[in-house]
Amino acid sequence: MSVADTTRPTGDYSSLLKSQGIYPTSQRLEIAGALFARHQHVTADDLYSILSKSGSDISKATVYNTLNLFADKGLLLQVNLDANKTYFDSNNRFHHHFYNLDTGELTDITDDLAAPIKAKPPKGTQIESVNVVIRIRNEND
Amino acid sequence: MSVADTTRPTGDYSSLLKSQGIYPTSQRLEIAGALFARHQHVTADDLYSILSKSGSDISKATVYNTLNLFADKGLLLQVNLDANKTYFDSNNRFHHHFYNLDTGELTDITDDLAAPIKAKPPKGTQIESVNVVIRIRNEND
DNA sequence: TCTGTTGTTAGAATAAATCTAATTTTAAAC
DNA sequence: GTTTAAAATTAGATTTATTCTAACAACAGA
Repeated sequence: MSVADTTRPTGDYSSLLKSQGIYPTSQRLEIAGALFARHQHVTADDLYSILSKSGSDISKATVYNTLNLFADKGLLLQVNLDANKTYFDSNNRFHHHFYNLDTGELTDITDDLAAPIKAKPPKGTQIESVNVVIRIRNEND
Repeated sequence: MSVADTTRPTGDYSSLLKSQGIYPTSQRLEIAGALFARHQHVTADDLYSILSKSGSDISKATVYNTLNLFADKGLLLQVNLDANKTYFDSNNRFHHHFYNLDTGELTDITDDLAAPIKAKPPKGTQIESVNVVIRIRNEND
């Protein structure tokens, strides 16, 4: 992965976006500011709410467009847990997830599982991403 | 995993369902017949089409209910790739998947990746399932 | 300042999945 | 065989995340 780490207390998102060939419009910078301030897992709707509450009037369509754009460019990781919801992870470093079925909580796996996962892809294809989700439950039933 | 292998050329689905505490109604037997005849990946809608074309008049609601029931009981594996679609895998033996982003094709990974994946779950939780999806692309861009 | 491209937007459209409430089927009791 | 209560099935409505559409705005380069 040749994409720079996204999380940056500096708030210099303009150069981050440009480094991935993304034109830094005001909406994109505002969204980057909300996303990359810290490691977090958000849905498009979560992010739209966060922005709205802080006085922004960015449209929901732009939130979707931007999240998909950032994910395409490697600034975000996309996590599919259920049908009907896509989570975006502002930590773009290769890692995996625990998903608590009881609480809905999504947490990063810090252990390095990457090395052992080396299945050979079918002929004529190359690996784009590897995604591990470990579903967990609270121990009391 | 204490659930029996689902794939069975015999077609004795009644005992298979009963072994998991599932009452074998005619609809459930018909659905089991369509599902477990071979290893396959289907969406609820796929399965509804297959059944309809072969003369069945099982409702879509029952297809959804039954797929979720079978998955809950361990007869099916659930695979989440995109938002907006849930795939069900009639091969219920622990395994993982290649997902071809170019063709949409979903194929089983026969290599054993399971052993190396042993992240410790957070305190008070236990692992319910481990899911690896390797997204691939065709080599020509 | 023009011009073509790219980005943004509100609201409509899409589509998967669930919900609702009525009907049917079933198992157990009589 | 009837009756009864619980479980399953059903059509259609509803929900909800996401994408689409088509109009408008912002921008870079000439």
